Amino acid sequence: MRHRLKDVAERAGVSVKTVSNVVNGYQHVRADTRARVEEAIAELHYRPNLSARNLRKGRTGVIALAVPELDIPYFAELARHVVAAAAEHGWTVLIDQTGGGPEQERKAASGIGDHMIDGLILSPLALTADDLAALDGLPMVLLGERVDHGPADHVMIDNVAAAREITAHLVGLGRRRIAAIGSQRTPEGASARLRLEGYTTALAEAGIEYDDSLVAPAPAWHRADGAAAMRHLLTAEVRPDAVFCFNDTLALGALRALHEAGLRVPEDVAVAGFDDIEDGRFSIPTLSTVAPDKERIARLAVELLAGRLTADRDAPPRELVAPHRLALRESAPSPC
Amino acid sequence: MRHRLKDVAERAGVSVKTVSNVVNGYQHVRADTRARVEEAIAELHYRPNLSARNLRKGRTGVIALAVPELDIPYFAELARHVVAAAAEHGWTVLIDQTGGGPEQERKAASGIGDHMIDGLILSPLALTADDLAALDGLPMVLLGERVDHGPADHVMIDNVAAAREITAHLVGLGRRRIAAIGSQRTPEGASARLRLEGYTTALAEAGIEYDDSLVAPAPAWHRADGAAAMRHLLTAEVRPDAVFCFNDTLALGALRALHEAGLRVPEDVAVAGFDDIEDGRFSIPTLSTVAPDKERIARLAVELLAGRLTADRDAPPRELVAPHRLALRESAPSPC
DNA sequence: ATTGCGGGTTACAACGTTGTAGAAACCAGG
DNA sequence: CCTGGTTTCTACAACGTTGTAACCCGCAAT
Repeated sequence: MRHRLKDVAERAGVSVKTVSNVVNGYQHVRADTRARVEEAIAELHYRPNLSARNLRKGRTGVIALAVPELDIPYFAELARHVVAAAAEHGWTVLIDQTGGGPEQERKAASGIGDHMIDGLILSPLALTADDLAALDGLPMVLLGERVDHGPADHVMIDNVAAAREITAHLVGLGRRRIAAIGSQRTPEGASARLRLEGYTTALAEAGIEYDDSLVAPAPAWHRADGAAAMRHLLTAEVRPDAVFCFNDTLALGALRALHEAGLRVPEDVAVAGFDDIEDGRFSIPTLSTVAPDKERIARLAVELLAGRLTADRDAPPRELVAPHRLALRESAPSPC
Repeated sequence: MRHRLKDVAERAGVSVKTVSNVVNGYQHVRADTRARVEEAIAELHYRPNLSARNLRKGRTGVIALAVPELDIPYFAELARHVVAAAAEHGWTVLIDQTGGGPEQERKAASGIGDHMIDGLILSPLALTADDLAALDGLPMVLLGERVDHGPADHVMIDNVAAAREITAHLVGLGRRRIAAIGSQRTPEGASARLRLEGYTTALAEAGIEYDDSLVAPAPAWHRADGAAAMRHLLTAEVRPDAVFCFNDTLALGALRALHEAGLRVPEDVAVAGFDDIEDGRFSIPTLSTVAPDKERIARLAVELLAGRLTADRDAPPRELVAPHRLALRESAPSPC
């Protein structure tokens, strides 16, 4: 049913290698030979066996993107950009969902694709620099904040600066009791720590005293967690007049909780998020947020990986910082 | 740097095949031999080369899931379930984003994974039954409505019934000028046609006359399209008092447009969607919608594929219908 | 002592492809 | 017609793995 080079070769009356040459676009094949071979290929619906080709070449043309959860919109949007950027290099992307667990992440980084993938773009939550160092071999690019100065290339954004800017924006709106949602004490919460740092820095710069009761933890960063945290914050004696959520889904949950509490956004409470996901442009109200340049992040990651794969396999790891900007919408509008 | 069976064999002082046997859990290996081999494996960090194994076995352990767009939440959620269901069978899922274009879909179905994947779960938008019939070879399961009675296994939900039920629910709320958003005349719009049919059926059953001006097309089913369509509907002389959007993202866009127009949901206009995406549980107001059993859809698809791969490769194609239910929330609440 | 048996192990070939090296065919210039 | 160089093609080996068939060995049954 499925044919091999050999079958095509027999049909065209040439050697196996000549067919291979035609398939691979080798220059020095006589026009009529090429035609005969191509005809045979068409007639037999021949398609190369990639496993064999990969075995021979030591390359697969597939890279993996491993993210914690695909139905977190940020990762889905990022995945789209990575797929697009990889396509420009002729790569297929195998998208892998790790669930954020250490075993799954380790598996993604070593087991699954071993010799099935040429490289990996990993957004680690659980794995540490040491874990990763143990996974020699596979060219890898890391995304996000979990691993600092690790053993691999790394693309990130300046979380501290971004959090500081958006918090400062809330300050600029005249808010003083600015809450934060999303803090995490676990080792997985590296992004949370950096964003908290930006938040506290901005408060300090504005001369606002840090109030621990205004900082609500969130075990995960889903809508439900944001809503729960917001409800908790609203039980306090003095209500916050703004809240900076460490990502957009948290913020959407917070919007929901504020709505249920009968509070107006931004009049009573201004809300800001982080990630600039599509939802935030259509929520009610629309969401002010930090907009990381996802397209750039994806492109940088793919290009770092390309570099690893072609040129300097053992070059020292590079760290690149992608730009971000503030996207100011209704939930915490521009002052003007 | 990367080791092969041969290296392990030399280190352990046994034959290559014995190492292979250990790796594959073959029974009849003496305990001490096994121990020596395992030690050597650990020391060398040996990992099997999957390309070679696949070449030898003719199987890859990878199936592909090809969907139009990953950042449509419905597909992202579906992907999560497919990954989970496939994991139970020991498969890795290669997620592929087709963009809904015929070339990309064809490539997904034939080129990309050829001999790299054992099977494909495809959610086609552009390809027709004829296109697919031409793609012999790869075991395939189709999702959705694009291809009816095609050449491959098929998992779908009863779109007509579901659309009829949710429309009937709007009727039950006393609405009479019920609009629809999302109609499409292109061949890609198979889901749209079925949902429109359910809509018109429900109207007919309620004795409400069909009004073409209440049916708004939407080129794609994104939030922006829903908002635009809703704005257009609101320019009519008589306002609709309910709107059935053919998916949830359209509905979220419609909510946004209604909000901007100063209309209350559901008091002035009730809104219903389709898909039951996570967003709709936290939107303001929360979204009434048709909830297809995504988990079941994914499980059925994976099991159909498993059947193709193991047993009856040439059995006649099967069509399975996954259940759905109505999820009634604030935007078109239960009458009680 | 020989045979039979089966557990433990091995050599070899094969999966389908491509790189290497070289053979065969061709061409131009003498 | 030969020479030298290029184009065109081919045979062979190799990539790393596993299935097949066979071998060796110790032990129980003859």
